[in-house]
Amino acid sequence: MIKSTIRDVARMAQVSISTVSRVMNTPDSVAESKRNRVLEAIEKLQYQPNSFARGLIYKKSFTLGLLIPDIENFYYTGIIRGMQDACIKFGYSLMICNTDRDKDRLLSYIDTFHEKQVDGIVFASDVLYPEYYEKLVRTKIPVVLLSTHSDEYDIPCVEIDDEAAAYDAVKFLIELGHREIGMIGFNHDNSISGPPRYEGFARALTEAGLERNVGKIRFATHRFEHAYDAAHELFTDYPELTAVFCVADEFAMGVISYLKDRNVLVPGQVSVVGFDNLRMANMFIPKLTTIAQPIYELGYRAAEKLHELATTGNVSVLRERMAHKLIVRESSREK
Amino acid sequence: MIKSTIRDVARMAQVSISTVSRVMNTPDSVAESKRNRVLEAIEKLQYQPNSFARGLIYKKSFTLGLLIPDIENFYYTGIIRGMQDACIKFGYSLMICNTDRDKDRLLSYIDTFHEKQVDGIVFASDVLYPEYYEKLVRTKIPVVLLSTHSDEYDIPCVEIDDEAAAYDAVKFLIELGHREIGMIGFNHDNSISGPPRYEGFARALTEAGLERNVGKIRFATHRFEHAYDAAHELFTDYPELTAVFCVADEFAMGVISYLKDRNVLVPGQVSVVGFDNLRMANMFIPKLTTIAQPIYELGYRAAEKLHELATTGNVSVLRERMAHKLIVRESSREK
DNA sequence: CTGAAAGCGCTAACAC
DNA sequence: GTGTTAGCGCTTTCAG
Repeated sequence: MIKSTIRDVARMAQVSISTVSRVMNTPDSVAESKRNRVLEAIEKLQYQPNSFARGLIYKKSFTLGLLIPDIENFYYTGIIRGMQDACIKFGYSLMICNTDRDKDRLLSYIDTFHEKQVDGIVFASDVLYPEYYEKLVRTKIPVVLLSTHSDEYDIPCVEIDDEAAAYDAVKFLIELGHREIGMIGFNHDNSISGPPRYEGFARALTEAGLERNVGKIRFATHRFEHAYDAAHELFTDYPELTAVFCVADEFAMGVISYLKDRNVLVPGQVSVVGFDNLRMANMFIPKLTTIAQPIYELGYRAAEKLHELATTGNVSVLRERMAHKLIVRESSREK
Repeated sequence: MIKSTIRDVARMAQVSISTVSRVMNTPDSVAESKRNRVLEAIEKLQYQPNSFARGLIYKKSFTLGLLIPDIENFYYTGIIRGMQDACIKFGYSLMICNTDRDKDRLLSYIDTFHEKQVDGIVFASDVLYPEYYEKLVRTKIPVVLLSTHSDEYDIPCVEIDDEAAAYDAVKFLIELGHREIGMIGFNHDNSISGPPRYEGFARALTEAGLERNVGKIRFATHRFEHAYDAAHELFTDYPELTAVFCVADEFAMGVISYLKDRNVLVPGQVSVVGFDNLRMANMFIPKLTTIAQPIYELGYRAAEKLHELATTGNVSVLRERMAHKLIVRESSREK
């Protein structure tokens, strides 16, 4: 009933434990006859080397940790798929920790990572507060930031160009002929992409001589319902709006849902552009026009970068940017 | 730069390593003055006991494994949240493995679990094929099935009553006055909930003298797009339908999307009932009438059960059923 | 090519 | 109360 050990295998194959170890690690250094006997014993005993013992020696756990703020968000779910594939490529396991945007939980997951000695951590949890940074540094575990970055610390990161992406979205709306454009954004104080996306919005507007719109913005906090409420505020204050740029697909859905409840047609009367291109963007009615992030690739790349960092001690490019792309579907129309 | 060990702490605190070990495990058995010195050293060195060494001794990893088929599905995402909370309660870490419905990947994740010696596995990956079962058994790791069960093997499971849930959904449609009712289901051969949900559908129909409908069914495989296509087939063959029961919210969205493209009003002309009550059900337009599964609780309960199994060696109830509930929203209407 | 033995960091008897 | 020591299962010199 007990897990078999290298000793059991050695005994059954009539060899020493070193020989067994060798067939597991450098099979060519063992005479064929013995090797076969060992292999047979391994098969018969369903032997699996004990990863604790190995970890003790190698000082590596062959697992990576991932910190995300909200697993019930297709954005992070796509990240996970990318990371998991990269992990398989490199032979890592992945330990996914969902903080639910709870600070204490995040901190305690870092402890877990430290204790379990993960070989690296991908931090995809928005702003890297000093408190998080300090704790992360003290563990001495390599860290890569995903869809976030730090101005103060030199931590490798992979992300998109939020300012440019937002600019593209708003410019598209302008080219469609819209003149009264609003925005549903992320709060500037506890999100990393909030400010740059706002700046992209403002720049596109300004370049087109539409500065009067730059204040037509309301903020929401991640969820559909908040965006619904924010849309209500936005349209109450600015009923003239014919288009709104949303910094998340979920916000776009909230806005469209609000408009629908007010019998305003999308895209008939109001155009809505989202951000992320989640799987849902294509399922919603109407299908969302949106800025596509290379979500899967972002996750994949973060793991690659972390592997590079954990293996070589540093990375070739510190801050990496991946390309975004506007996807035109049904929620936008010419004015 | 190297992680500090129990020896470093002992040296700094001028005590033996056993004393350090004691303050970590049975603090009361150490004199206060020494204890304080040790605590201080621990803090100063940022000491974290090495979990490999501990695992070697305890033969426990304090982590649970979870096998899911599709992380880009809010169903599993909700399961994860429940499990993660339960894991925190019991002091486990959670290792989430997404198989993407790939057999080889699933098998190789079982190897990983074996090697990492997780203390238990929750298998939420639909049908438990003999091949999976064999492999799982050989690892000797405790297993709990989630939203699936096995007729052949006595493995603990937690799930809902699929037949009854489907029955409730269809009965609701009938009570609304619908007489021509179709269904979008899961294939019967590679899904565990496919058959019982179909049976619930058929029973409700039969009890109401509507046997003529029992064949009005098409199958889809998990995704929105498939359901869209299946809806096309269903309505082409049975244009008389005024209601359709879908065994997943995502299917309901696919159906509604199809209907929308054909200018058929939901719920105006056709009522649609979903299944699961995902977070999205409430965001879609129209909001979905659906059978709510206690998703979070299912995940939470599975972890509790697994803990019970791993700790005591068996479970008090082998097959556990949790309650479902019909939630009426906007996608259904009286005929 | 193969075996003996040291040691990774920690816990748990066992002495004192 | 506290220190010494024997392992947990494995890899890796080091001899032979």
